[in-house]
Amino acid sequence: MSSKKTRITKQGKIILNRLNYLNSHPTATQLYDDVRKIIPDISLGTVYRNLDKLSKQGELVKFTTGDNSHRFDGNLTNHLHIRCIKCDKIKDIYHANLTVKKLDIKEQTGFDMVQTHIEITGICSSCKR
Amino acid sequence: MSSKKTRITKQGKIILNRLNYLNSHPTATQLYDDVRKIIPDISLGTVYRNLDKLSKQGELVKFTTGDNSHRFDGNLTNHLHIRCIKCDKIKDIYHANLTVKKLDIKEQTGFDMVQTHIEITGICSSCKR
DNA sequence: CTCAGTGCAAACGATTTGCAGGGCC
DNA sequence: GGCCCTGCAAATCGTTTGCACTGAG
Repeated sequence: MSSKKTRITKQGKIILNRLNYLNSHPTATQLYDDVRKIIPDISLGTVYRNLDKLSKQGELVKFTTGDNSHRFDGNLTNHLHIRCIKCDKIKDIYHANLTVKKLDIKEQTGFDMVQTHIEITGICSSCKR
Repeated sequence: MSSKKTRITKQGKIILNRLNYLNSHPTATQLYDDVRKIIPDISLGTVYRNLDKLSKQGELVKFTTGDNSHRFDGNLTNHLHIRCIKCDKIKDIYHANLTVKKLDIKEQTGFDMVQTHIEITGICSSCKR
């Protein structure tokens, strides 16, 4: 099945590199600003198109926060995100012991489970003061 | 601290009523269309303002789905959502055995946890065929 | 040569906001 | 009577898309 013809482009490579380098959870626009330091006349549309493609290829993770913007994450290891409701900063959480059982879900809803996205919200140490 | 003066308005009351009555997870626009059957000349802005206020007061829950639209839920009991990636239908899940420990999180990130929103994605029975 | 990918700009959909008027407390 | 809330419309924000062009295979 599938496997569409796809090219590895200079733009795509750099976008992914910068995302990995930043090691954060930027929005498309933030990443665009960063990438423009390297390719000054790249367009925002290209950034979107590449992010979309790369996430479909599993090279990065695209997710949505409660503040309703898309975020991108080059960190493919299994982890969760906690977002500060004051400043929108996102931190990673590892080893939260957390399991959703596929079978229970199938039984309750008739859905075949694909993926779990968990966003925890909280208040970070700087905003707490 | 706080407790701003706030009025209970006809519009707000009806919006909340309809949301509870619908017992689903509409977007602001969908709810607007529904409420207009009762208050024909209510404005979309008013719907947004009321939803925002009501969610801050804890009368309803506002959340964001992976398809990046805001949804509203009058169901305040503890439950999760599973969304079909084909048709965007959302179903409720109860009793998923799932815990995130506040203390672990505090230790790992310095965040005080406020809320967990979990969205599970999957494929619903109608889209499976 | 072909066709996926690009830059640009316009289009789009969801949400927010400024304003002037209206009506509850 | 004050002021919160409203309807309306314009503005804004993030994202997508149509187009003509470019360049790698």
